[in-house]
Amino acid sequence: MTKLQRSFFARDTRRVARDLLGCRLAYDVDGTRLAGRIVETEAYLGPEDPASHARHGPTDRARIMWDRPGMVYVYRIYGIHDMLNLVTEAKGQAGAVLVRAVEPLEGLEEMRARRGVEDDRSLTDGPGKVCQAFGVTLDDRGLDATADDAPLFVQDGDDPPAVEATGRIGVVEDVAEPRRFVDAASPWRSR
DNA sequence: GAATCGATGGTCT
DNA sequence: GACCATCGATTCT
Repeated sequence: MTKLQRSFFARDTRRVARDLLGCRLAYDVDGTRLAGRIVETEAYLGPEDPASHARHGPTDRARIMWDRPGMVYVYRIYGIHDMLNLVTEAKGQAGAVLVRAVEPLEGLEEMRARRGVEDDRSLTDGPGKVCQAFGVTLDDRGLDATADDAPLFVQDGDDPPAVEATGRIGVVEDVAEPRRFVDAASPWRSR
């Protein structure tokens, strides 16, 4: 398994979102590795995408979407939940992929402790849950997931899953093109 | 199983 | 001052 390099993220956001399915998200905290297989993503494009944080140009919050591909973009929604995104497209062009759900693979005990739920099914089957289980917070904004010493990174997968494409979740006025990608067979997809 | 609703704070106009 | 790329508890069918 090899770590995804910057060139992987420096592509069309929809392509990256699709190709991330089946890949392995890893996060090293306190000497422990947490890892999960990505099973659900959403693509958020540049200023032309009405649902993207980039729609109002490079504001303080969204500026990182124009930064180098592979950067970590975390934001808080509804005052409670943090969302993990990976920046895409060449530097200077805005784009990011939201990691919506993973299948937990390593560090299950730590995830259970952080999530405080009994059913493993609800450990990481939603974007807020993924962040809570992994311990990803706003403080992780600006990490470079392609750096050699990055605590958060992605490894390629060996089994590209059957992909289902749908409209994005929670988006009020979405575009016609489907920009949510799900591993059709995974029980860990969000509900 | 589906629908409803409150919690809670960073960000932008 | 309003708006959210959500979750979980509660309240129905």
